[in-house]
Amino acid sequence: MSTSHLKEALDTLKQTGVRITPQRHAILEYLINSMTHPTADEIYKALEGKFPNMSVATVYNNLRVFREVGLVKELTYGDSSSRFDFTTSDHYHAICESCGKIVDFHYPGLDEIEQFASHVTGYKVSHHRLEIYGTCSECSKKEAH
Amino acid sequence: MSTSHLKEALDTLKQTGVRITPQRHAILEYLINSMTHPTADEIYKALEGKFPNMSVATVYNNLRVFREVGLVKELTYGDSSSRFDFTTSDHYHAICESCGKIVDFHYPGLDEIEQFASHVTGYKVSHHRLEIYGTCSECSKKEAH
DNA sequence: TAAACTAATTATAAAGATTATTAAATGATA
DNA sequence: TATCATTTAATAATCTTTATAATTAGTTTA
Repeated sequence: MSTSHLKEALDTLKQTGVRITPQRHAILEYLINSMTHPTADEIYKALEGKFPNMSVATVYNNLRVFREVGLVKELTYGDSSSRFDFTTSDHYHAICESCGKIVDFHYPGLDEIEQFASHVTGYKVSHHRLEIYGTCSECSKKEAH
Repeated sequence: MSTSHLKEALDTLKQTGVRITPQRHAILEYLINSMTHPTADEIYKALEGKFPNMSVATVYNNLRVFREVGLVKELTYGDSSSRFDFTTSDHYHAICESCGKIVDFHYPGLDEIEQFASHVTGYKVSHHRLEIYGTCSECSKKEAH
């Protein structure tokens, strides 16, 4: 499952003429396997063991490259640093306001709102962004105590 | 219209026991009158004339205070700095990817998605966030040339 | 395979936004 | 007015991200 994602991603890079370096391979692999939507720093720290002298700039550079190619989405929430999400299919995020956990979920047919907004604002709409905020079940349980 | 907003806001502050200083008054007033969802720095620059020796920290501090009281919402988009929005009624934002202009629009009945998400993820949902991205009519015209 | 060229990485510095700190000033209250 | 808590201003510090320049690695071509 995730290995095929990785394979596809590497193919995409090849086709776009982006070199597949060990660092890029590792960052992609980490992004695909981690379900946590990590920050650049988290990726950096996670790969420190494998690449003792990789620089943070490399992480940022490659995340930018991935984003430009469309492999990765950059998510900005209220907190200080961006989070990065390997783009599989279109989905939305539910964010726990207590522990920060992010869960993906699908919800079809929100295109009509794009049409509506386009009509009301006069904007030529390219895409939209939607997030749900709340408390995850674990944190709800903890609060109950 | 906007004066009543200001009055209400000042009342809220009074009730919460937050002092109404000239700086706070000015920041609130600016936020209410400006339709531009300014950054902290823009607010700072706009009020430099009135308060020649106000510090940026004051702007940040008070925006935090306003946010905690619920008068102001902090918006984080892809760009580096947060934008601040006086919370009137619930509305969504349409953002121009070319010039950055933000337009408000209303869209009723998106509560069902909260219920759906709650059901799928197990989250206790508190609120959601939705944005539309695209090109505003001015920029569309410019591009046409 | 070696030489030449291009791209990527590293290390470091720099920029920009936000927060923390502390002393001085202000406003509320008795 | 005196007192006390809050707020401001000035500044430093922190944190995230980007820019720069030198080195390294990868690719291509002869």
